[in-house]
Amino acid sequence: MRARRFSSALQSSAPVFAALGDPARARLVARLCGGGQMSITRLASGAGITRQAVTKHLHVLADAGLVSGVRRGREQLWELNPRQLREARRCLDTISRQWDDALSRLQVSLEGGG
Amino acid sequence: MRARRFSSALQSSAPVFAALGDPARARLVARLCGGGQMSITRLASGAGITRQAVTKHLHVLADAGLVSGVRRGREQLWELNPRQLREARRCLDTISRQWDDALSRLQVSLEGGG
DNA sequence: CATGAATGCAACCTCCTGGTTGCATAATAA
DNA sequence: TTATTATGCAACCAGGAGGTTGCATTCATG
Repeated sequence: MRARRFSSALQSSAPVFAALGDPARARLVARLCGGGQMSITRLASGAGITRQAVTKHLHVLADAGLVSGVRRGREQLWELNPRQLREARRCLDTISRQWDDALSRLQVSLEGGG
Repeated sequence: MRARRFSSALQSSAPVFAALGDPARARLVARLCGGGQMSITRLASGAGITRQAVTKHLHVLADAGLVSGVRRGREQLWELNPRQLREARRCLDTISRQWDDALSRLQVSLEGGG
């Protein structure tokens, strides 16, 4: 079954999607989009949730490979890691293209055989 | 703050990401990638979960705009709806490109000013 | 009409997630 | 050293997500 291929691609990117699926985490990613590094306290300011909650979200994002943190002095700076982002994008691309191909094949088969 | 723009893009695609984040739903999407329509019972066969659980997942996917179902006789056929998929892909694309732009700007600023 | 198949709906359960508070620890500043 | 800042860690809690079972309903079929 060909679906297995796409299934495995989706499965591997599932943590990334799950990570981006939470609004609070999506907001964190958006704030990190500027290209700079930000400390936890700074990320928590104006987030509407406590610093500890932000820390948890950052760990989820890190587990998905979306962000990485570096310690500098007494603060930990977090930055975006776009590799997994691109991987997920490619995954969605593959799926929608596969859908298009299947539809056009279906079209051809209808025109030719029916 | 410029991050607002990307935040809203991410927020609007968040349901799509959340929907794809669950392995069971990702598997359903993968099975629907073939371009055809499938009934609930057929989707449930070999899924490892009950038909009712599959139904719930399909509703989540439908709420995210990823699938749509049509009634035919006594069975309901579900098919993929790639529009939201493309939207989400474009969203990830925007983010990673924004990241690249920010990094290159940072590079230029470092070369020019320091 | 009687039967079986495909689905919908509701109640229920368990577990994980997102969030909090409280306290401990490491690093800068005075 | 002492005070302050930034963070880590653990316990705890409410709510929702994912799953199940049971039953009702609708459609096809004889």
